[in-house]
Amino acid sequence: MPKTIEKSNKDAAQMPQKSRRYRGSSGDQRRSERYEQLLNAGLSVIGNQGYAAASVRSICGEAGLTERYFYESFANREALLAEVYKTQTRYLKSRMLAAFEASERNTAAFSRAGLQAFFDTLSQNPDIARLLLFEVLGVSDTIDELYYEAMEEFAVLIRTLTESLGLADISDIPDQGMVYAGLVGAVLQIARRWALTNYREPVASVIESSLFLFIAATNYSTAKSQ
Amino acid sequence: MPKTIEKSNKDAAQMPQKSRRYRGSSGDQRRSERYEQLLNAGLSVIGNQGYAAASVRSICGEAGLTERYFYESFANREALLAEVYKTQTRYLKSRMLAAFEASERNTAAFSRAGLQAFFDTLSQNPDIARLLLFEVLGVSDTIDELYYEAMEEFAVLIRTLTESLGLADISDIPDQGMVYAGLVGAVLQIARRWALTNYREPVASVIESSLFLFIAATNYSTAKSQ
DNA sequence: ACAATTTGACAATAGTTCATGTCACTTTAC
DNA sequence: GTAAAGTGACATGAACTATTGTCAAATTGT
Repeated sequence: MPKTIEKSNKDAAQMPQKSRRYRGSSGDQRRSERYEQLLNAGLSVIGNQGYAAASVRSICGEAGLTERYFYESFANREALLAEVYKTQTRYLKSRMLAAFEASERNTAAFSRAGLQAFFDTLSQNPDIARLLLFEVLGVSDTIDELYYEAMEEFAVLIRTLTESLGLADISDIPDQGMVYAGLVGAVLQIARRWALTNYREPVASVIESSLFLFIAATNYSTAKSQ
Repeated sequence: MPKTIEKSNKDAAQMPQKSRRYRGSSGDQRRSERYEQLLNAGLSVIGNQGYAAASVRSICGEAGLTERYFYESFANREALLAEVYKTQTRYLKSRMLAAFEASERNTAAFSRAGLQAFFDTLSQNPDIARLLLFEVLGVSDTIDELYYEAMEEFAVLIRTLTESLGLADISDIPDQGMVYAGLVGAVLQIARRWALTNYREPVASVIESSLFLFIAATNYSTAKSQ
């Protein structure tokens, strides 16, 4: 009997075929490398030409991969957008957390450090800025939900840090989550304005303007409650 | 000589052909009616299914018009979006201005009236909300610029009203336009959060949260400068 | 060396959209 | 009543896109 039939004796058709090493790396390694390449290419295309222009073909072209490999990693464009978005919000958050940890433990320095990390990340990576600030909105319900969750996470982050620093709780306001969401929105809008004017203003200026709103909101509530 | 040749004697081919009355209205009337229908249909489709789904065909279907008439009024989808956006920001602004004029002349009532008009308009017209808050971002450079200009107009509106009410100028902040842009962004973000949770929270709650940030920012600066 | 796996370039199909064109039918002017 | 203007349903063609498929070349295990 030929070998091929011996294989079929093992129900090879449905077996998870063990992958072969290729160009030095295993099948899993190669697959995850392609995944990374697609993620990077996705960020690049979306961040430079917009999500509308991010076709499967253009992304694969940017990644240097064949279109077939796209569907190995993602069900469709939207799934890629979702992953790219999650990756970049995670990255942004990690940079901000690192800045917090490296900062002096006083209120102004602390807030400033976080804002500095935020605005630095955006101005150093305009593609990330375009993705996070513009391209993600209005794509689909799924992506809207992702956006909503990310905003909430940032709002909660701000809130817990603020409160852990002994700043005021603003318990006289009916929905405190709304207020923190508003502060996040203020910073985002300042970032959008900054991006739309090609980052002309110095970073210190956008930081101070954002900081002003933060301090004003927290100080006002303490002043009132005292 | 037949009449047709007499007409060509007048260079009829390039002349602006005088339109005939049809179904009771003149050519100009009919054309501007179709323009209105397309604007309304555009808002409806974009506001209910998103700009991505707003094809020329679907808009004309919604308007009850043939696709040819689309190009009579607009060069392309994007031109329609631009006009719809301008129309709705104009409408929103007019409602807010009317609310300001009808309000009592004290600070809290004044601000509250404007915010009330803003949030009422959005919750009463979810299609407008979706257009203004989500669909307009990241479409193209032209539309981005429109968005940027609209935000600036609202920021300037807030600023002039605030200052005319004798509230603080915040001249110690390097870029005051940024701060007002941030306040607009805060309100917008609160509106987005509200829309994304299907307007569950009472309108009074979102108004109070927004108002808090306004008052905090203006009061803090006065407190500091005094 | 040789068969199986992996890869990349590209074809193929089916679907969509824009923008323009065709044509029969209605309404109007005279 | 007749010719022209206006209208609406639909056709057309070019361009794109997503997704699957083909096939030869490169690479590997044995």
